[in-house]
Amino acid sequence: MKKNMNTDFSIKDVNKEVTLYGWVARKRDLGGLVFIDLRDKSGIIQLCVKPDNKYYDIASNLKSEYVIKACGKVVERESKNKNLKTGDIEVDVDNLEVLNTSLDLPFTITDDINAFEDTRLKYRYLDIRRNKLKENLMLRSDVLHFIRNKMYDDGFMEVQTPILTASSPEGARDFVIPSRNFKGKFYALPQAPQIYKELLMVGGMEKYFQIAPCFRDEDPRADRTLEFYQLDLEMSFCTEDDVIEVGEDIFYDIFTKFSSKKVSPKPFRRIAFNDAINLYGTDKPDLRYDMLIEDITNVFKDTKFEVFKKVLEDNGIINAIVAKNAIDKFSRKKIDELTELVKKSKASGLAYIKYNEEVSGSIVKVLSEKEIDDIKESLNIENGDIVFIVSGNKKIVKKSLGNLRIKLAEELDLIDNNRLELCVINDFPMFERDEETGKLDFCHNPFSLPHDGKKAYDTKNPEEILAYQFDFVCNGNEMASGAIRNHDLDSLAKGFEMVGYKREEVEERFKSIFTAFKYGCPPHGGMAPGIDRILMLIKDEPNLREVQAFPPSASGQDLMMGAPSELTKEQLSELGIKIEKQAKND
RNA sequence: GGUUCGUUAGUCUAGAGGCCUAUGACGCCUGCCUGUCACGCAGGAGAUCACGGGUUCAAAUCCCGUACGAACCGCCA
Repeated sequence: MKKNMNTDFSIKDVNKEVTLYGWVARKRDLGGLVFIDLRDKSGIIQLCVKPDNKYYDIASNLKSEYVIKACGKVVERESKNKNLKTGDIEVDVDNLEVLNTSLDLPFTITDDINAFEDTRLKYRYLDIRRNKLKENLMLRSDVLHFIRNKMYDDGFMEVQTPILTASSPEGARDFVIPSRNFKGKFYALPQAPQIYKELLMVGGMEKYFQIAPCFRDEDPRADRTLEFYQLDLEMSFCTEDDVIEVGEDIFYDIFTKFSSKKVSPKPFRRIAFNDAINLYGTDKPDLRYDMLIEDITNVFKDTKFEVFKKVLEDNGIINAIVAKNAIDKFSRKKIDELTELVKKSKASGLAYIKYNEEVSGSIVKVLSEKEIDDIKESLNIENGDIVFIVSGNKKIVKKSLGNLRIKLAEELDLIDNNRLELCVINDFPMFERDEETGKLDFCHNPFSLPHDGKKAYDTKNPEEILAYQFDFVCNGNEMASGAIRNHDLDSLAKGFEMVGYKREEVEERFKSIFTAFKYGCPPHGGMAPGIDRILMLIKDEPNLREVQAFPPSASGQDLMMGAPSELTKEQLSELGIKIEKQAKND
C-alpha cells in the first residue's frame, strides 16, 4: 500500500475519494460541526465531520494525538486558510477509525514550545513530532545524502571502521567497553577513525570517506557532546592544498545548497595560526566583523606608567581593540562587566581611553600626552572611538582580547547573521610549551607532518616548527580539522621523543601504525568536517542537541533511556568487574 | 573538579518576610455552541512551592547543605 501524504492534495483533487492516516493535531468541536487538523509527516490537512455524519460521535470524542484513519471526499472549503498548504480544501469524512489512543501530553506539540529541555528530551519522540525537530532531522538526512553522493562522485569510497577498538593514549578520554571473554580487558569506542583511515591508505584505498561516529568521554557543551558524527576522509598522494580544496568544495556546496545565507567565496581565506592569534586572539576567528587586535607595545617603549613599564620588563605586550564610534555605548557599569570578562581569561585588568573633543578614560592621567596621541595615530582613531587595552603575558593578552572582541561585536550589534564566513587556519605549530611546567606537548595532532619533513626536528627551537595541520572555521566555530600525515616513521618517532616519549614506548602504543607504515605507506592526508556543527550553522541552532535525533542531556545522560545505568550483579560478575565507587546519588 | 543562574499543578509562569486558603495561561474534566483553523463562552478539578536543616512570633520568599537542570571555566591531541 502506498500511503497518501496529507499535503499531496490540493484544490485540483476536489471530489477525489482519499484515505488518510495520521495524528489528531487539533480538534475544534463547534457543537454540531467538528473540524480535525490531521497531521502526518508531510503536514496538516483539515477533516470536517458534520452533525448528520454517523461518525460524528467518534469525531467529537477524539483527543489530541489519537492516531486515526479517515476516508472521505476532498471538497473546496467555504472559508480558506492561506496559512496552510492544504488550506483551500478539506476532507468531508465518510469513514473514521481510531487506530490508537494517546495519554494527555506532557507538553503541547506546537512550534513555539515552552517546555524545558529536560522534559522535551525525556519525551523526545513527542518532540520529534514538532515541525522544527522534524525539519532538522529531515535536513540532516538530506545533508548526509548529499555528502555521500558528492563523495562518490569525487571518487571516494565509503569504508566502515570498527566501533569496538583499542583505547588510545592521546587525546580525549575514551569510552570503554569491558570484555567478557578477556576479563580485565577493555575495548574503547573510537574518538575518531584516525588510525584506521591511515591504515586504509596503506591498504591502497587512495580515497576514503566515512560518515563516522566519534565518541569522547569529556564534559559536554552546547556544541559538543559525547557522540557526534564527522565526515571523515583521507587521501593518498596529495598536498595540503589538495585536501583543503576538497574541504572547500564540501563546505561551499553544502552551505550554498542548504542555507539561504551568503557563503564566503572559494577559495576561503587562509590565515596562519600565529596571525589568527595575533589579530583575533583565537584560532577560530569570526570573520563576519573586523575589529582586529592591534599591538601598541612600541608606543610605550619609554613609558613612565609603572604598570606598562613592568609589563615590558617581563617581556609582555600591550594590545588594543578599537570600538569605532561607540563612546556612548559603554557606561562605567558596562566597562566593569567587560573587565570581569577579560579577568576570566586571567588578564590583570582592562584599560580604556575614550577619544572625543576631550580625552577621558581609566589611564588618561597616567599616560603622557604623546602616548595618548601616538595611540590615536597608530590606530587611526577618530573622535567618538573607544580603545580597550590589555597588557601582560602574550598568551593572556591575546586570549582575553579575543574574548573581548566577540563580546564587543555582540554589544555593538556588528554580527551579520546572514553570512557564513569561512576560513582555513593553517601552519599550526607542532608543539607548544606549557608555561607553568615548561613541558613541551603536541599543539594538535602528533601524526601531522612538520614543514621540512624529516629535517624539521633537527631545528633548535621546537616551538617554531610548523605543521601541515589546518582547521576550517566558520563564524567563529571550528568546523573541521585536517592534516598531511607524517608517513616517515623515524620522523614521527622523533616528534614523540621531543615531548618525552621513548621510541620503544611509542612503537608499542601505536603498534599498528608503526608496523603498517613499514610496508610501503603512501604519503597521505585528510580531514574531518563535523556534521552536527554544519547542521547547527545552517539551522541557527544554539545547541547541537537540536540537530541530533536522540541526544543526551547537557550533562551527558539519556533521560529517555535512563543511560548511563547500573548493571546487575550477574552482568558485573560475568565481566569480572567490581564497583568500588558509586555515583554520589546512589 | 570549579563558577554563575535556576527548580512553584501535566506544561509554562506570577511571587521580593504577614495581603498566599499561592497568580495567570495552555492542557485536562463538565456543559453550551453548525464554518472553525491557537474556535468561542460558562463552570470545575489539579501544587507536601525540589529535598533536608536553620533564622524568625511568622518562610514559596532570608541563610546553610544536598539533589537535579542549564550556561561557562578546566577538559575536548
